[in-house]
Amino acid sequence: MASITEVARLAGVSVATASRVVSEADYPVSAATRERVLDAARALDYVPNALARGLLKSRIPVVGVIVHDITDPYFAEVVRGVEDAATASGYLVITCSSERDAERESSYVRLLRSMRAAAVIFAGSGLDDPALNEELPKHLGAMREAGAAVVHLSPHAFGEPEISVDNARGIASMVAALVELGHRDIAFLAGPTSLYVARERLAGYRQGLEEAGLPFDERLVVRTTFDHEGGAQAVDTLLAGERPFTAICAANDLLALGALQRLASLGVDVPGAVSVAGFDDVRIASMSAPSLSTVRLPLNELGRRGFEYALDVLADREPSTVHLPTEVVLRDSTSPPPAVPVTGRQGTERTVATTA
Amino acid sequence: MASITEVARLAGVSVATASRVVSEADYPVSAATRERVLDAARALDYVPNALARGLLKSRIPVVGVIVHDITDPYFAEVVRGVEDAATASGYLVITCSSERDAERESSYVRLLRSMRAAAVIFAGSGLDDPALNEELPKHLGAMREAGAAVVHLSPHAFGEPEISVDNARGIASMVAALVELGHRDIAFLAGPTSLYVARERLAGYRQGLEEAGLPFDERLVVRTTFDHEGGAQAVDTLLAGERPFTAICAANDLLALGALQRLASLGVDVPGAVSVAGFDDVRIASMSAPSLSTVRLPLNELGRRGFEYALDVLADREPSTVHLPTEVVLRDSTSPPPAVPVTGRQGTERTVATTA
DNA sequence: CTGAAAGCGCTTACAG
DNA sequence: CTGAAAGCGCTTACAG
Repeated sequence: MASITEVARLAGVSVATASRVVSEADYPVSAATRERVLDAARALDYVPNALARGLLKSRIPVVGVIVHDITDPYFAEVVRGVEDAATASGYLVITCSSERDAERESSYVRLLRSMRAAAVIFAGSGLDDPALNEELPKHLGAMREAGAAVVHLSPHAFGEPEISVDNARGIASMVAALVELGHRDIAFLAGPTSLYVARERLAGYRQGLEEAGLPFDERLVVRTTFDHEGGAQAVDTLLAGERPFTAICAANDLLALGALQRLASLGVDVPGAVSVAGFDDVRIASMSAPSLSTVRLPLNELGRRGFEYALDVLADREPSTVHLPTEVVLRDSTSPPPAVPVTGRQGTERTVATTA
Repeated sequence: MASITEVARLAGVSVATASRVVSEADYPVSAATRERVLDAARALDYVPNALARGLLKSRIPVVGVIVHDITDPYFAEVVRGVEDAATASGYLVITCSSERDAERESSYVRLLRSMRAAAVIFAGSGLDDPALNEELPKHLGAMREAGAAVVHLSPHAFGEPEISVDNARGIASMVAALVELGHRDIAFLAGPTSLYVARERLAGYRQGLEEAGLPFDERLVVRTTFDHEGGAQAVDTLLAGERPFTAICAANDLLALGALQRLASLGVDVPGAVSVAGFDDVRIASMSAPSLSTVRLPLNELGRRGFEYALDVLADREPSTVHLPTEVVLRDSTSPPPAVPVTGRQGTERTVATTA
């Protein structure tokens, strides 16, 4: 590939001049000279070496996004938001899937650091034990010191996220909406409570119950993973228990969708016998049958704002932390409760099926 | 951030020696010296500058994956496969979402080129008019010449993809499976036929019909987008038409899922009144109610193999093109056809609802 | 086994 | 308006 030296030679100017033209520097160059350089660059199919430029500036226009799992639609949509904003500013996005492994997360950040990435954005929340990893804060500290931006889009161990969503308030609103429909026995699929974000949502559930004057019953809470399978298993757990319930509120949409499917295969009518609600409003939430009632998080905007925050840091502007609103979206998976609630033990799968 | 110069100074050795130790070069260094350098590196929290190294090697351990849309689960799973393989080899993955825009795709490739990325992997298929863009082949040519790898995972204008899946055969197998169940009137949701991959799948549909001795009827083919919404609209189109059908075969899962939902909301029983089949077997295909019959593509493996192919090119090994198998997966959305097929015009929505 | 020096491709004071 | 030169942080022949 042609270098600036070759462009300069072909144009008959110094590399300094050639550089000033091709890098669109704000520096006077005569029109005739400029033309000759541009012609030479075109003729040689010149594309500047981003590494050389980055070495000089000790920064490269790349932003890394750390996600838990890229196939989780939550993260896919956040990444999409980051990409939308980043592309518009000429930045490239590196997506790093940590698989919720602290070791892996840390080694990604190290790689990003070694590459002098301009920013690293953590899309997912942290695990509850930050002591797990001593390397990560070291890398982040070094990056910050070098002027790179570090942004968190979800709760973590080091204080408030720069761009946040009120998880607790969101869940509490959904609980309120279910209570409004007439539900009193609301089960909660909590997700992995080792994750900060899951804990906030669990807190929101308690808060919602409290605000409605309803008692908290540990038997109605099922700790799960954050995926579809976890939701299906939680339904089994709830049905095997003795505590009746008329609604299931899940800590994310994937759990709710899993619950929906298991309920359907058991012949339990949704929302006739049980109402189901999710959280996040990922794209597929509106694609299920029945479509899923959920709490909408502005995921795309979350990503977009995260990048804009990073841009502020990079430009030495004073960035302001942002708090994004949530919104309850009622679709077809929720309705008033039935006269007789789905029960547990004495009314196991068979009975339930009859109920439907 | 500390540079190799500082590490060398602290260790009391030359930068050459320091470099040999920290870069794990295969070069003799006395154990004592090595120890001192390592200690110094640790003390200074030294992380090598990937840009400087990349400038020297004129290559950086980054592989770019060009997708049509990162929130499409098809691409998310392919990217995941690339990441799995790349991470294991110390490469970072840059995901670039072209939004099916040739301009945007080209500018991403230019960026990757400017960054001296080691490889670019095209996950999606090309648009049918390659002349649309003259820049892209130029960039790819330059990258290839510089020793970078270029890999295609889907059909495009420039010959056979390096890693491929038999789209036509896959669809034909699904048609065969539906015929086997007793269907004779099989509609096809074709996707955007400006995409090579969609055309291959349409060809597979024709081929499947031919092999079963069934006539091709243009009225049963609906050209659509490649998303959920397109599937829902296609159902409307088919029901508004006069041609009866007992099964819908879709060119991808998202279309089939959209069809499923629209059918459910119209009260049409699936699979009782209409069978529905998808293509790809993305994760959510098994999550719908009823779960979706589909053709499984090894998406993760597709990505993984794509990266391995790139690695072969980079290591100057002779890479071999790979052809991945497809597999029909019958779940709950397909069954033998009803005695009386769902019809079109004279049996519009109302009639259909009664049928269910 | 160790080190001095050149050079990867660029940008930017500095001098004219 | 133009150019010569230094330097970003590394690796690697080359010499010892």
